[in-house]
Amino acid sequence: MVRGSTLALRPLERSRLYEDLVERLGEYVEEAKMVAGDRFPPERDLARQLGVSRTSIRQAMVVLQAQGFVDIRHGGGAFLRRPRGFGESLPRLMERRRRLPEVLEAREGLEVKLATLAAGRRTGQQLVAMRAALQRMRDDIAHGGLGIEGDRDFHRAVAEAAQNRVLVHLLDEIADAVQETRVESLSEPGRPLRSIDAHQRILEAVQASDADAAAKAMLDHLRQVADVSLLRWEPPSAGLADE
Amino acid sequence: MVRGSTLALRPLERSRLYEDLVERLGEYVEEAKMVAGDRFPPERDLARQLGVSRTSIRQAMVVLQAQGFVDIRHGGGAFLRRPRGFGESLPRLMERRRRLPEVLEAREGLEVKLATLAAGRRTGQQLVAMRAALQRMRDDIAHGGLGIEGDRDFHRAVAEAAQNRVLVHLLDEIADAVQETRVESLSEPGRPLRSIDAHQRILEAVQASDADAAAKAMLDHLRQVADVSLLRWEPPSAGLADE
DNA sequence: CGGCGTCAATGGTCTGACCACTCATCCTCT
DNA sequence: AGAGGATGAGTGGTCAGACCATTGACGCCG
Repeated sequence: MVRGSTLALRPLERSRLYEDLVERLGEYVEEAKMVAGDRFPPERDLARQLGVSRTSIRQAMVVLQAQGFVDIRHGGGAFLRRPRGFGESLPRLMERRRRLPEVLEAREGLEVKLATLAAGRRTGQQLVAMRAALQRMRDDIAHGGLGIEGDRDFHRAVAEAAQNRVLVHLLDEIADAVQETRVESLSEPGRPLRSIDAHQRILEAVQASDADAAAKAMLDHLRQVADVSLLRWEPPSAGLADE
Repeated sequence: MVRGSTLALRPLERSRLYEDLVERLGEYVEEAKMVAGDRFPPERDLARQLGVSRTSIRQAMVVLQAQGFVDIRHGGGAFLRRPRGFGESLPRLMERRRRLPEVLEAREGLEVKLATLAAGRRTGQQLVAMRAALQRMRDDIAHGGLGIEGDRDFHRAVAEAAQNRVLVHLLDEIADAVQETRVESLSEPGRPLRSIDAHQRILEAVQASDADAAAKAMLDHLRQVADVSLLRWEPPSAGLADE
């Protein structure tokens, strides 16, 4: 049940070939000093030089295309779109726990805005969803649980109420890391009760269509969450070497 | 040179097969009422039933894996991770211009936070970068340009100064749409000059390490940008049917 | 009954082929 | 000579089939 306890004995994931190739292509971009608009060598050449099949090259390229880093034109070639952060997918970026403080900050940026918008746009139905999530949290905690699901649903409901799919999408992208912080925070003694109050204040502000109050309530809540997890994981020295 | 002027005669891009397959798989997830954790049919079955090669199925799966929607285990199968927004990549979500108001709101959430953080963390070198970008903007405008590159570089410099790669990554994901709003805004008569002032205020606040002032300056600036583009593109009726 | 080997199922990669599209080149007709 | 079209090499898109690597359940054997 306890998952991360034996950190050294975790199942050691073998990387897929196309992931390595994405990395290699990133190195190539740097070495060749490619800039936006430059063309990559043909797939056949890359395959030969890297000693892999064209199939694998194509998988890597397709992923890079989906991530918006390259632009592939049938019959034309593959072109670089964004040299910055080439091949650095967000899940990959966040797989190290020391990124969690950054995740908390990103969450503040996104969710405070979402709360502000929600206060101005929420429908009655969305208020019902928020109340239901909060109640679910209360029930779970009353029965000795941590209220994790209710907490997640509540924030989800606020996001829905903001009626901005771009923001929701961005929040979804860091959802996994956010979930980690959620669990960590609610595992703190006495924290679930206080969390209920914080959510209650957010709900009231959104219900009252008070955008500023909603933003403040959300910010206070997230600071409370960060208070624990942040200080535990990150020595406050920022800006050091990264890779 | 003028790119988007003949909207009807744009080069009509044929969709790639794997993109269609991603969509089909999304439909399958709904029809089969799959929930997180459910397993997909084997690649060979999917290929046969959809009448395509396994290669193409794999490309679709690899993309979905990179986007975090599925979890593929060698020898085990492919499992659903997030049913919500399945296969809905951000570029695809934003390719319709009516999403631009949402992009502006997302930009506010991200960049206001970035400005706040930048005020607290910026190094001398990053201040230099901000000043250089602003100067580049001034020079370009003095010579009759719109200062687009300088504007972009300035916001980039602020983001760098915030020293939060997660936030920067999220901002990068909407970079293309942001660029559209930038061009549109700076094309407004008299706007470049006012934009310089707005950037100047942001720079001063960040330089003074005044987080609140930086946030306010950035928000004012973005509101100014939105003032034009927002009202032009979006009839203010939100929450209507989408697809 | 429990541990362990076996093997079918399933994803991972490779090969070679052919199709579709692009673009520069050259040829033809005016 | 110039405009237009035909041609062909280059390059991405897809396919079929094969084989390897890993998983997980089943059943054998102690």
